[in-house]
Amino acid sequence: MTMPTGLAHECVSLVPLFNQLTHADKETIESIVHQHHYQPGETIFSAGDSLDSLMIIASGQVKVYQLAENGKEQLLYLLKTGDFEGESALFSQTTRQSFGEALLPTAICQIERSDFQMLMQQYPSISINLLNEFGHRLSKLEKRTTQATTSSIESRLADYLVETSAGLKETTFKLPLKKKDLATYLGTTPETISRKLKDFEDQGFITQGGGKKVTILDSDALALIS
Amino acid sequence: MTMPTGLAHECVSLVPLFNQLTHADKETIESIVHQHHYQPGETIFSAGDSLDSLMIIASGQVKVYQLAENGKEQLLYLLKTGDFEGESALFSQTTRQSFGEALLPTAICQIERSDFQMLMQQYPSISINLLNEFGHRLSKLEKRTTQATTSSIESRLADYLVETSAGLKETTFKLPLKKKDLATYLGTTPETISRKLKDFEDQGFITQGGGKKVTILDSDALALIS
DNA sequence: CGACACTTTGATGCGCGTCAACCTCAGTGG
DNA sequence: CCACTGAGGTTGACGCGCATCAAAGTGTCG
Repeated sequence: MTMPTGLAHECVSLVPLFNQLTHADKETIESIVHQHHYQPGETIFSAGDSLDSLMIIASGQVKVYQLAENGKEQLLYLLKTGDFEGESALFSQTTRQSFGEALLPTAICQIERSDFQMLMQQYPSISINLLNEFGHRLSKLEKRTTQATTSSIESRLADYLVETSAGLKETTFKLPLKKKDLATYLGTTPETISRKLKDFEDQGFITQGGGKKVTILDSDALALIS
Repeated sequence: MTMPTGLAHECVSLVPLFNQLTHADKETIESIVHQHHYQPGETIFSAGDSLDSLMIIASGQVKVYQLAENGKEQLLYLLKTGDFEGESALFSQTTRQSFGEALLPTAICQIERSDFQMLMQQYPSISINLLNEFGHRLSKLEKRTTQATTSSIESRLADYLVETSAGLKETTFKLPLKKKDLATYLGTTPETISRKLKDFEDQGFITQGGGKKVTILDSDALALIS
């Protein structure tokens, strides 16, 4: 399944994970990655799959979500180019607990568990980079959990708009998710998102254009919503 | 602040983090830890503090929580002997985002950021152990977030009871938290906890004894609550 | 034994999920 | 080029779960 394209090179050079390595080191890594391509809507992995490789997004976009017992979907992460996914742990778990689905045409590089563990032994900087990334994810998840259990939907949506805008450094932007997915991300329903956005518009905090476009007019007011 | 007790030894030998090290290695680590003691109710660290050391619980119990903007408390972790806390990242963050409070008389060993990073360079197994731990925390948090946004309080409480019972390998046990803290852990209020526990009792799933004691009668029924 | 924190119980209200109908729009085939 | 279709989005009506407020009960530690 390994292909003779430049994609392996992209994977390795793109990812912050391998930042500190020399060119030669990166080449040895390139030789052990495997590649796959996925179409929008295609499932990349499912809960229950055995977890035997680290996946790196070479291009495209992947949504990672869990299903609750009642069948409800919870969007956990949205992975973009350069992000990676190893179920938070190529270490502890052996079975996946979440689903991955391509939202765009997506190319993925995989490194086998054993190969990756060898790499970590050989290049300690990889572990440090991984710890960094895990630390960030943990902090963000802690904040999300706190928000999910203590704040209103209104507040969570406002916060999401402000953060997304800040992340893109644009006050006008297109929502990166379908409302349905945004709803599961925030732990609510599309209907409620619709209503709250309308409320925000009525209060003059935002304006909505066609095609999921949003303009933030008063981010301070949004940030103050409790 | 370093003290000549055997506590430093305990810290290092207790923690899974340092499992694979030789006795000699552990002794060098013991020489660089600092120690502190705290009384129940005492605050160990606060949000906004600078984050410059890894903390290991030598004995006692610590609750780690965040405050939402509306002032509500969210219990994130309950740390027991052998657990550690470095705000999920001695790496990325420089400022703490959570609070730590001793619930029992508690002894804590600290390792300075720079010392710890040196240790990780020297002993790669420490990084691997850390990655393991972070992986576990991430998985658990992902599950909690999913539950928080998709399931009812009833379901979350039922799940908590089952998991706690399974963790202790006892069907009769004392709740390790005050109802007030349990409430913030599950993202609800003490009143609701009271009522739901009564419901469970009425339905014959559990019985309640004095002093936070609970006996699980039908864990299957509890697990089925959606 | 008194004071204070925790817990329980009841009454009330509101946020948001649910269900259903309608609207919009992009893609498809005639 | 336009009607057809189906998915995503919007809007309204309604009800339930749980937070909130208040007050009485219980435990615990000095």
